[in-house]
Amino acid sequence: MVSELTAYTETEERIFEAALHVFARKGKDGARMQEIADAAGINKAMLHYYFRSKDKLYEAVFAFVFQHFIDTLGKAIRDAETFEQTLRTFIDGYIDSVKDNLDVVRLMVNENLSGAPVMGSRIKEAFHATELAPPRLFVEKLSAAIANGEIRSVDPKQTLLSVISCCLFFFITLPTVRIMNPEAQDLDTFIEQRKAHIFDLIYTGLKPRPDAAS
Amino acid sequence: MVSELTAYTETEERIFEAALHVFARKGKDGARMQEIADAAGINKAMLHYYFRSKDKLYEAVFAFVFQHFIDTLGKAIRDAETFEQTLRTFIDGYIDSVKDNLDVVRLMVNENLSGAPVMGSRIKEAFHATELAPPRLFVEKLSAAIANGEIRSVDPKQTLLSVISCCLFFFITLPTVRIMNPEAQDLDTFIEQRKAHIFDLIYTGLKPRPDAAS
DNA sequence: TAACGAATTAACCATTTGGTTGAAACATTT
DNA sequence: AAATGTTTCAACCAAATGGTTAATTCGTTA
Repeated sequence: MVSELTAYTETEERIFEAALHVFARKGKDGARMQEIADAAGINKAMLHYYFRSKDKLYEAVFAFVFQHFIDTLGKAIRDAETFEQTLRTFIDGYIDSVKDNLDVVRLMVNENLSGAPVMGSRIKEAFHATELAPPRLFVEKLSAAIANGEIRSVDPKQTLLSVISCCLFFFITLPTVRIMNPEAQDLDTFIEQRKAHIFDLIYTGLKPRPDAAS
Repeated sequence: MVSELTAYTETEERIFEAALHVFARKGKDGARMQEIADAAGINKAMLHYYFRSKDKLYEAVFAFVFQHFIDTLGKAIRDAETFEQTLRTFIDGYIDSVKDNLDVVRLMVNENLSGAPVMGSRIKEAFHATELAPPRLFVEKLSAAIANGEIRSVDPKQTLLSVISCCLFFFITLPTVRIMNPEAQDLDTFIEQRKAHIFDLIYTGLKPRPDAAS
């Protein structure tokens, strides 16, 4: 589901997929090599045969996940005439991608919760190297829309953060959301409601106010 | 910082505080009893003397944190004339509370990431018992504001979820936010900007649209 | 089909981990 | 100050954990 992109053997892919799944739920320290092996349906020694150590395995998984996360953000920003279209396709596309790759987000969150040591030490360069491409793209589109008057003047970075917050938070806290929102039991329906709400709330929040000075 | 409310001895409080800190970062499985003991500056045997087992310690910490989380939500909804005031004081108060109790949020997120087994099995009753008091309060205020025309017709639960998303997500992903937002190095300043932005974006998004049919 | 390297496994090892214990330190009461 | 109960700790233990190894199976090629 996540691994078509990797150029690994079948066994490696199964390990990778299983490792992502376990790391995403338990974090690096909480994950057990045996559990990963079981989830992959292979012998524990295979993990070390292919990835040497738990640290190396985690780093491989995280590096991939991080790239996937950035790519997902990038792909969600598609060409569109208006910012309204940009925002709508971004929210729809981003939520759809995340829905099919929940473990990716979970792992990223886990990294952040434990202080993001791997992200910090390994990825910072790669991240700055691409000059934050996808976030910058969104911010640029937003700035352009402000300039041409389609939306009112807001802080683009804060706005991007709010959009991402609205798209991701409910996935992260899904068990709680399900308890508080019984209608969220049917996830697909809830997701469609959520998409519509987020766009409606934020786009309305961004449109120029008639009562403000033009 | 979190513990004034607990009626524990000084040693118990130190254990409690340290356990929260470690559990919040590493999750239940990732946390090490020795690390908790070190953080509390006591002998490891004390943990078992006071809390019997890791499971019991975690459950005690989680139960407290969950209550604290609900209370924080509740306290952030203060009496106000207009929904505008309600929203503003909610965002300000909630973010301020969370800022001083980051580990509380981190632990809750960790629980959700690992499928929320403790929350699910232990707290569900208590949660339903209070009839979701704080969330319901906010939803009721919002519904009232819709009824009296102060804001337009939106899904109250979805809106509450969006507000909470915006208030919490950046705390959860602080390391990433710091990398992408260099100006977030000064956290207090960034938080003030964030408060203002969230209120502005969401309240504008909620106000009646002049172009819509009244 | 013999030979050879890659993939796979069961059994094993050293260390770490959650948890226990018995004695020592401390406080409290008589 | 003797007796009593509580708090603290170093040392210990069995189980779990990350990691290794030596032998075996499998696929390929000569």
